[in-house]
Amino acid sequence: MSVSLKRIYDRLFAAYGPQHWWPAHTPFEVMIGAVLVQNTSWQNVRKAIGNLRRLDLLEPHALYAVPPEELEELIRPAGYFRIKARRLRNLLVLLVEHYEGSLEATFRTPLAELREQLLAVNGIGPETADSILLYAAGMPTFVVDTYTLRVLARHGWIAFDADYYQLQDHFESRLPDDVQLWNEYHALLVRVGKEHCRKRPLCRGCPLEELLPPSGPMEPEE
DNA sequence: GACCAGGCACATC
DNA sequence: GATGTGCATGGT
Repeated sequence: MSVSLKRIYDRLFAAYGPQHWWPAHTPFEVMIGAVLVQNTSWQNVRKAIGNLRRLDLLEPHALYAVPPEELEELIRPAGYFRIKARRLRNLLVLLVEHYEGSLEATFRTPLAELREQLLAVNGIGPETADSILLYAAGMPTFVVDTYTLRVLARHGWIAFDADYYQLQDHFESRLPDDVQLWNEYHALLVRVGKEHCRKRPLCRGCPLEELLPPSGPMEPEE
């Protein structure tokens, strides 16, 4: 419990180095990817984004003009393709009808206000909104995901039933307000989560193994 | 064939 | 307010 977040970060960074997040060419691509990756592996999302890129659709007005069924087919490899087509559409309505398709204008909006607008879009929840704010807009907000909870809870650093905002505050209140640090920290947590902290913990060789409680990884309930 | 993946909205109690 | 369920493809 007394392990500092900075020490955890340093171990992860020493083990893995920079993660170069978000894996995308442009801020718009980050936004699209943030929706497509919901409960889905990035590998599948890449195929879908590849389809959009091939047709030069990675731009707000162009994607806005694509008919619903066509969009569904293009993003099919990302899974949940019908619902995600609608979610993308909802996001595009905000961008095109409120900001005239200008991300520059969109990102001039103050953080708290833009966050509200994103959360008001049906299909965008806290993680998707924060991913867009941090990785597309470069705004200081800490992104929380399932790996964040798993990694911290398994080590006994936070309760398994902590909600999104408790986790977010846990980081934001204990770390310097540094966009680059928060960018890298979240990416590193995903990395260590993928390699060692899936539904079944694989703690052997994990950079955080020495920080585990003596009894081993914690489990939910009890 | 089961299990999992960088969530979210909605129904029901 | 808490808990359960649908959404779907593709890799291991």
